[in-house]
Amino acid sequence: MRAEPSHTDSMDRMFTALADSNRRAMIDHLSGGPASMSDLAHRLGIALPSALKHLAILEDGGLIRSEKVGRTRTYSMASDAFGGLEAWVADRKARWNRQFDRLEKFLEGDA
Amino acid sequence: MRAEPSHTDSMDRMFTALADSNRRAMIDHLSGGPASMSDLAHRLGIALPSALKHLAILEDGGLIRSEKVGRTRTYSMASDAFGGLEAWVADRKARWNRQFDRLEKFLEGDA
DNA sequence: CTGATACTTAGCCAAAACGGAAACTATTGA
DNA sequence: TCAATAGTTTCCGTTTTGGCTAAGTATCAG
Repeated sequence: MRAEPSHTDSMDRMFTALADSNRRAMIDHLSGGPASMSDLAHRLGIALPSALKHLAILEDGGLIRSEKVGRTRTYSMASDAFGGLEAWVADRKARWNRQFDRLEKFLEGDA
Repeated sequence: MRAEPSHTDSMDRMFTALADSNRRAMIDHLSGGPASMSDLAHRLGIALPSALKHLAILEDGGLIRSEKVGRTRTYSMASDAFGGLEAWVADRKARWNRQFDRLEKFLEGDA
């Protein structure tokens, strides 16, 4: 089984994307609605190239998506941005809880 | 409001801890039950000092805990290992969904 | 056509991350 | 007490980040 293995490339890209506070701040902004690249860069007080790099990492991690119309690129949350994350957590919680189920069964079974 | 700000130190430590595949593999092992340090190091095929560093980062991120009895240190999942993570996700999903609520209200309200 | 605007690319730098070897400190077991 | 075991600390080398400036490229507004 193991629906969401920890070593998968996509998992790695997702967690790596979330591991920087500027990138999480970008997600905070985008979860309130779409925004352009320069808008996001300005809010964080970082230069455009830095912002671009962060946004590329977030997009690579499947958390956001972007579309370029004319000369401005607009970013927004990906449709299932947190699906992989939630599945990963659910998986580990389930395995951890099974621990206690087994212990419980052992304690009431014999002793 | 904003229950789980993205910039918090504790959030940063948690996400940073999860951003490495070896550390996530350690969580995979520990979610199946407690283990000693050398055990975890051996399973991952890394040296003890490296394992120690990873485990310290996971512990600092609040994901695992450890207890030393005699000369062996045993690691296990923290009681509320994923609480902060789930709260963070819930927060952002809520904000994102409010987007669509507003849009919906706008569309049916006037036009 | 020309200038301003909005992003992109290339290249550079300092700091942090990951990994290991070697040496040191506790415990345990003969 | 001596030797093996299980962690821990130090220190070092390589790679990866995160940030920037400078120099493109592609629209848009006159």
